[in-house]
Amino acid sequence: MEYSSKKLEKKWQEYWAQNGSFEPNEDFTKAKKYILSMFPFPSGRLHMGHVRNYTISDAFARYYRQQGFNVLHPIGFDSFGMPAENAAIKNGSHPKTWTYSNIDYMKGEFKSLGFSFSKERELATSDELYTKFEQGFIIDMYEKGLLYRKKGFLNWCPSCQTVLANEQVLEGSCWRCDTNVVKKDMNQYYFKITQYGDELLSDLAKLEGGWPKQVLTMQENWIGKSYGLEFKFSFDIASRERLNNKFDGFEVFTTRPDTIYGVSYAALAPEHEIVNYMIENLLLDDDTIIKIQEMKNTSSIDRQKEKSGVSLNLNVTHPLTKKSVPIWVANFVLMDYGSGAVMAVPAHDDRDFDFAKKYNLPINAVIKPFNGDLSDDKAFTEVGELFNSESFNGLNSKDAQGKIIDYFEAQNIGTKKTNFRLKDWGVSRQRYWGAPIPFVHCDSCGLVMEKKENLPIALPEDIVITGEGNPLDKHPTWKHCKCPSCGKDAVRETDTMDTFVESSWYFLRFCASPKNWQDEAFSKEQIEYWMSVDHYIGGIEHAILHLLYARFFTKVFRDLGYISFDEPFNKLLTQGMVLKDGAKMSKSKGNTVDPDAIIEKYGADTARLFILFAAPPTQELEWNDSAVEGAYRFIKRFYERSSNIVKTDSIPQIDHGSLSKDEKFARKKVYEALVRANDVYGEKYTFNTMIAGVMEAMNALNAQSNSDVWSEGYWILTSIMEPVIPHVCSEISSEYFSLKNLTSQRVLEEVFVENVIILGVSINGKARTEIEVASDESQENIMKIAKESAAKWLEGKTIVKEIVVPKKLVNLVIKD
RNA sequence: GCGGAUGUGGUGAAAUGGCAGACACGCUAGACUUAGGAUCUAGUGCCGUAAGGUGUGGAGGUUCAAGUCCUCUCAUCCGCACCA
Repeated sequence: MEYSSKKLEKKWQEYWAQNGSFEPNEDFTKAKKYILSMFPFPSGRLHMGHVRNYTISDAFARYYRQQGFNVLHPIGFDSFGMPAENAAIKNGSHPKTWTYSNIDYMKGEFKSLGFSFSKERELATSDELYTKFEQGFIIDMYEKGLLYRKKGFLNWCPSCQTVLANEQVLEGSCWRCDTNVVKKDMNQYYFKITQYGDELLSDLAKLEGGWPKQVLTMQENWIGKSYGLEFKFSFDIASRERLNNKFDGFEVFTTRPDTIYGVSYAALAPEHEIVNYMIENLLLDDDTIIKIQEMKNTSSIDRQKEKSGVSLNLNVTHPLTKKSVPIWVANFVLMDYGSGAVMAVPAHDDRDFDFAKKYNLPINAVIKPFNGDLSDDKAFTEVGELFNSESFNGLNSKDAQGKIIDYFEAQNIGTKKTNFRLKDWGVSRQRYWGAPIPFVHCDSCGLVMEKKENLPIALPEDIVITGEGNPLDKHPTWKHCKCPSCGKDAVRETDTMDTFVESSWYFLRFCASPKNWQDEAFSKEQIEYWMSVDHYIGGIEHAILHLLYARFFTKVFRDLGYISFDEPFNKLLTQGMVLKDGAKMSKSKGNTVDPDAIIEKYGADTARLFILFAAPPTQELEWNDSAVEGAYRFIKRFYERSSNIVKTDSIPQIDHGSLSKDEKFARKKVYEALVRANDVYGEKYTFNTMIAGVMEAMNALNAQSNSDVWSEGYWILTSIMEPVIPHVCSEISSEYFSLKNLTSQRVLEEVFVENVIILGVSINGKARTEIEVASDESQENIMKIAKESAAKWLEGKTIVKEIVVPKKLVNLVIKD
């Protein structure tokens, strides 16, 4: 029996396709499992990261099917997005053609890897049917006030010619093409995710235990809730007059109200409205205006290099001391956090300190260490004792925070305030290959929603993509339409949606029964049955963006009445990266391994086995060609040694007592592997140790020759391994067991009972020797035997303590 | 700076506080072969001929017993970051 991965894998892939083996059924009384992997972008070919991702989810799905669960294990394609347009620019292909031919190819790859995805539920987010329901949800959200349009400074990627969400700007550069991002003032649509800031934060508690701690922390930091004091600085009379009485002051936010008496200046962001007013009305000299313009035009990265600023020659009054405080513009003040203005306390804040040093501003200390002295050359930012703070002198700075906020509130000059780092989600993109935003601009009615019965607003196919500007805007006819409200000539919105919108609800769409796909996005009954996702598997790179947006959409859909739960993903497993030669596989580094080539050479089972065996799923996986060979050899042996099995339709009944030592040992190893397997799928996810257990069992089986033990061993081992290497296990199982063993297996406790056990003997905690005793031997006798066998180390010593750890070891504590 | 994680053989990695290195890769030797990048057998943490010693980034501590628990510390990786 020669192992041929090609023949055998093709056979089973056809069998599964013909039998619809992986379709969930619609009996909602059955226990269910929803196993989901993050769906791929149809880039053209799967990479090893995908293979790892789907191998893990497939193992879960197959395991739970064996255990009798109704399993939903769907796949789709996150198919809108810029690479399709980039390919269009590069090779003149149409984004749609490019996308769907990639999808076809990748579906073939899924099949050749033996992934047990539901075929009927496959979808692509660029399907018009998907767009239709998504646009419907957008309209719902607009009606709820969760979507709005406003002008603002946006992150603009000059290379992609589009707006980016804050989340898509990494270190000042575009997340896709790495171009330096600039600020641009334009209209944009926003989701009001900040309205859910508190809930997105507090519900993280519900995910504890199910989600990796790291991801929870990342989301927590991203939401960035902080508490503090908000109050108003009022201009003095001279300043007010200089500003033509247009402004009487500005709000600031601080998390350190305890340092209020140390304020020595205040700073505005270069984009602050007061600064803009002064520039527009020429209230500043040319030199100052030039400096401010320079600050505005500097990218956020460069701004971090050195602090700079200019004085505005304005003054405000300190709210408590009534002293005059000068106003500066500073490049480190961010317009989009808080109010775009800060009080500055150089003595107790590193940034304020650097700035004060550079421009020779006063440094007024008001907090001192409990012991020791203040240093002159850096800010003291720790907890200490207040001084120079009038009635608050002597307080612990931590306690002073609340007391000072209370004082401001009592005097009616400030309020306690919660601030979020999270900002509203800008969702419009000036691109072609995305879901059109279903709005119309009408001269009479303004911004009007499209009627739901007109959905989907589909993309035109006859477009020219050059990379310059928005192809939809340039299309000769597409944007011209009638106003849905008054019927007059109007113009369609030509912006399309951020592709993260599609991935924010695809897991709900999968719950819908395909027979109703045309009529509804999903039904509440189906959603209630399948959700939440039991295991969600994907890359850590989505820890913030996708997972936060998906949580947001879930809460919005709940408030729209479509669903009735709070969180979409019960358990999240973030897989580690696939490395080669210590670095992440990437085309630019030239260290990629092509999954198709591995399948061609060794077969899908080998690829799957190696991936699950080489490292636990959450850790990085180092690709190793010779270890892949090793996986292949194991499968080959596993297949060839199956000739030791005697054909049977039920697990052989074995009289354990009558077996030889080797036979007993083999059975023990087999059942140990079974126990391990159940642990792995249940909670630990350490497939590597489960596979090691199976290998040990194989080694033990091979050391004996009882055909019943062989048969029983394979009955169990092929069942355990089917989720990992489904093709070869199905082949063996159908050949010898009529596929009857691919179900949950019972653990026989009798094989773990030993009549003789080996105990380690240690002296002073150091392993010295071993003894063999009857398993029911008395402690007394064990100790006697142990002392005899360790006699040579005990000579001339006194035993001060004797410890027997049942079934493990004996420890003797001695001294001279 | 803040937060999270990880440090164990030549390599990937195992170890409910109980004989560290399971399992695998690699390597060494042998067997079978015309041949071996196939297969099988044996060995393989380090030092040492051996007895033995030593060993989980480092330093302390708790314990009969520590890779595992506690304190400090070093290194690497990841995320966020002028967030007031």
